[in-house]
Amino acid sequence: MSNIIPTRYEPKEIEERIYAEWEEKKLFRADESSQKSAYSIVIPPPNVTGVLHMGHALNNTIQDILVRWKRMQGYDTLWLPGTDHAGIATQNVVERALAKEKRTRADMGRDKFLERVWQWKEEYGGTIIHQLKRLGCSCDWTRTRFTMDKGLSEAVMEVFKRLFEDRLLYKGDYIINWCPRCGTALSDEEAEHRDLSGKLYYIKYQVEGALKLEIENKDYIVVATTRPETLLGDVAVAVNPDDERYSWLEGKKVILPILKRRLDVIFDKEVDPSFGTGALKVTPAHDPVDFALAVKHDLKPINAMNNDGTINENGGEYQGLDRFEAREAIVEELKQRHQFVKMEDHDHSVGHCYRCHTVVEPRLSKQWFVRMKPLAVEGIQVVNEGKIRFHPERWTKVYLNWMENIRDWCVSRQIWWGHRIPVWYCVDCLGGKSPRDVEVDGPGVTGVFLVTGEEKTTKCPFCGGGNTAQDPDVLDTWFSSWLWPFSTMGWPRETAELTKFYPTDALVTAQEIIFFWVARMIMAGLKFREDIPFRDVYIHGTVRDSTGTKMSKSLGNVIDPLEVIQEVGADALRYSIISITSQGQDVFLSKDKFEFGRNFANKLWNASRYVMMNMEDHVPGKASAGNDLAGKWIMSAYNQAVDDVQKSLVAFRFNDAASALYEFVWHKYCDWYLELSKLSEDKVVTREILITVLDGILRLMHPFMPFITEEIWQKLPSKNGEFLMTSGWPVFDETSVDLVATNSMEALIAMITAVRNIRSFWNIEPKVSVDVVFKVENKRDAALISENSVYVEKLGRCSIKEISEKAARPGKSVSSLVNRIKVFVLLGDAIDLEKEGKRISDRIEELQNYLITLEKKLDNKDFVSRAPAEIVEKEKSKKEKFTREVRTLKENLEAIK
RNA sequence: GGGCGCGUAACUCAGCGGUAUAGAGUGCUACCCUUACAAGGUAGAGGUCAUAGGUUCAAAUCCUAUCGCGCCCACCA
Repeated sequence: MSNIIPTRYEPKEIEERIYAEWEEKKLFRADESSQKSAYSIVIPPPNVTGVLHMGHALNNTIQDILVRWKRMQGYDTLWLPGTDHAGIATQNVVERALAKEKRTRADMGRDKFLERVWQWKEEYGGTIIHQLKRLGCSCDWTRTRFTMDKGLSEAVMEVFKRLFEDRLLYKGDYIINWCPRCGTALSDEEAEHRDLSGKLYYIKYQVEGALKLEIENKDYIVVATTRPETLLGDVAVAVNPDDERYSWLEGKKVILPILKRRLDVIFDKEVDPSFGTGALKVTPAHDPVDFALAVKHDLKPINAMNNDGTINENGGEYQGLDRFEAREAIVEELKQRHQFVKMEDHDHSVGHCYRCHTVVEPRLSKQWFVRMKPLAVEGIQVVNEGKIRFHPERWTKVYLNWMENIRDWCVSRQIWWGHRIPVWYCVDCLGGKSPRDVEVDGPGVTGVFLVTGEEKTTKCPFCGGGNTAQDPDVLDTWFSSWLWPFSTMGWPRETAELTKFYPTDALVTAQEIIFFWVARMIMAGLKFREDIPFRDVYIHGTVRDSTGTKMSKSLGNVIDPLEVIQEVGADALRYSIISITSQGQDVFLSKDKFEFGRNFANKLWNASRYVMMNMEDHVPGKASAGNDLAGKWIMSAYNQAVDDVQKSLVAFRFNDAASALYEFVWHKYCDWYLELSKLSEDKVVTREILITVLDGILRLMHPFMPFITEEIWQKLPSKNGEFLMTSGWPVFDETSVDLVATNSMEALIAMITAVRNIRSFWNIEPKVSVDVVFKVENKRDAALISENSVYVEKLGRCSIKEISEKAARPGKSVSSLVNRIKVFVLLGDAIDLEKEGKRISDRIEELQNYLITLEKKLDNKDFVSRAPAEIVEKEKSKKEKFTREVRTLKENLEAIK
């Protein structure tokens, strides 16, 4: 008993209902104890504060396609979902909420504040999960993870401990990127460099004791800087030793303007004589190059800034001013002192906080770092050996380049929301030194110890005292994300999940995240689990708006996927976005693009409706086309589609798979087979084929459009409570590929098209039937036409008057050549001889021009001897074909004269 | 300063392991509410594949250069 499919396709109702059914039947659940082969993917955990944007929609559609495809193939699939705690972003969100209540985290205290963040997480942190469900994602929600979960936190602690013990983790003074607004250090990756048009300021520094006449009548040196306010932290002036302009400064001191500090002049090859004046002010606490110089020349850095970007006590009267206000004020004072030379336009790239977009300040600070070079070695190796593959391949180079030049990773953050660094300090052992200032490199530093895992004692292991305090900082969010592929499966315990599902199979992500996440996961997997975390990395493009700008909420150019789903359905959204995304190319989106998927879903819906209407009380059996030409043809084409889709998916060519399906379903199955089926005489065979192919189409399309296919499939005859989602994936059946049937059917289609074409050209009204005559060259062609005359007559709206090898051209007719078959269409008085003459001569000219190039090609000895035989054959048969057509056209031209 | 990607029909894009008179969707034109579908059907118009060289029997496809556009990385103060 088949169910009736409603006339109208209502995606919203269907999608919500179907998803609930899947959930209820627990179809997403992966079974770690089953014997089936595993296929697993971990979700790139979205930020808990996030809402679903188009980038997520694309990313998760791709993953869902992979997972559904593999699940249908019989794999035990695990798609593990979750979110990350997004330390800075989440803290910012909650702080903003507090600000509305006129409160700050400082006056709440750490514990209360964290309580509040957890509260926020419970309330709003699930948004994106719900949205992913609405998209149709078949994740195993019972395994949803969060980077601050107990299990994952234990993994973080374990990793911290191992790195610490292996001396891959240290605390030291280095220049880091500091966000004055968030009040924390950032990693290099978290500082987004943007080109700004800034200024280059030229400033005079007096040379101590220099006589004016010494050289060029000068007693000063001019330095150039983009950040004049940093002069408050200057400790030297550096010039290149080979720069003769400055050799007179040997042994001299210069006087820092405003503060009047005495500065050394140092000579170092690092200084580029061609930049600015060739003299560099050295500010080790605020610039990485200067810091390196200071280390080399044994200079003590002077920090001139507070955490919030204001000038500190080292800045004299500028103390308390914001860095940019200080810049203005200092320039003003320099002008008054006649120490300001000039200001030039200067474009340079400036780091911005990736969370709040404030200009970051390079700043000397004591932070925790991970030594990356030792970890990168193996990460490079596995990619070079092809154990991990990037798709498209070009990203391999990007990855390797970053890995080969990797720098230490600053992992401490001066915020509260995150995994607190499990390092404790014994105030007594440190003898009054502030824990903040302690340098640590591995175990053994008196007064510094780790508290991880179960042991809860915070007594100092060195002196046994209890006057201890924990490091106030938390770890970078990525310090938990980089463990995601195994921490989510229970590591460090050897769980059944890990055994079965690790390494995972594919990682699907965006290019922006290669350094942040992909590379680090590879290193973490190899270091802690001693195995790669995944085998294939598929990098998809960035979703941009129609002007090519990256979609972002602050720009207001977002297309909200939920809105699109509301309007056209998740299936349509999925199909559209997959179709327009080719192999990692950026996607330029506009709303009208989604009509594509919507129309296709609608087409599928209606085609299915037609098929079901014809099933009546049909009991499905085994489809066999027997001698039915159309049946053999569509079965052959269907199997071709199975093959195409499979091959495309294997190659991560999702858009190719989508367009192969589109072409087959719409232009073969719907446009032709359904029309042919209406005329079929053997209803039993036809029904069988209709339903069999529809069943296959639904299976092939399920990963792309899960909802509509599931809905229709369940209404197919004999699907008693089964789910398409967990049924089988079509297998390419080579024996169904029938070239003879394909050629014959294509010839018939061409004949019908030819008749339609002529009708249209001569403005024959659709209602009027025309008479046609076929002149064939052999009995097989004659049989093909006569056996399928219904198709030709009905679809071409014509009546066949004659099929013969000797048919003569009827009077007042026009003709067309299809393969070797000549089709005459009798037009009677509709024909305009002059118009027809012109039509024919135009065509003759066109063909003759082409024939000339063809002949040239075939006359070319090199071509004939060097090109593959089949190509030459192809060209020859083309020549024959067109020569024949020209001959026919010429006869026609004669005939109408 | 390096690295990468893109310039194909009016628009948005496929095609780029060399061998179609270069494809799709949208838009456009004409006709059609033909009992699955007007979110549709039939037929059609529309392209010197950015430019210039080169390799080849053969180039949108490979190489080189140029011009546009976009992205990523980098300590030019």
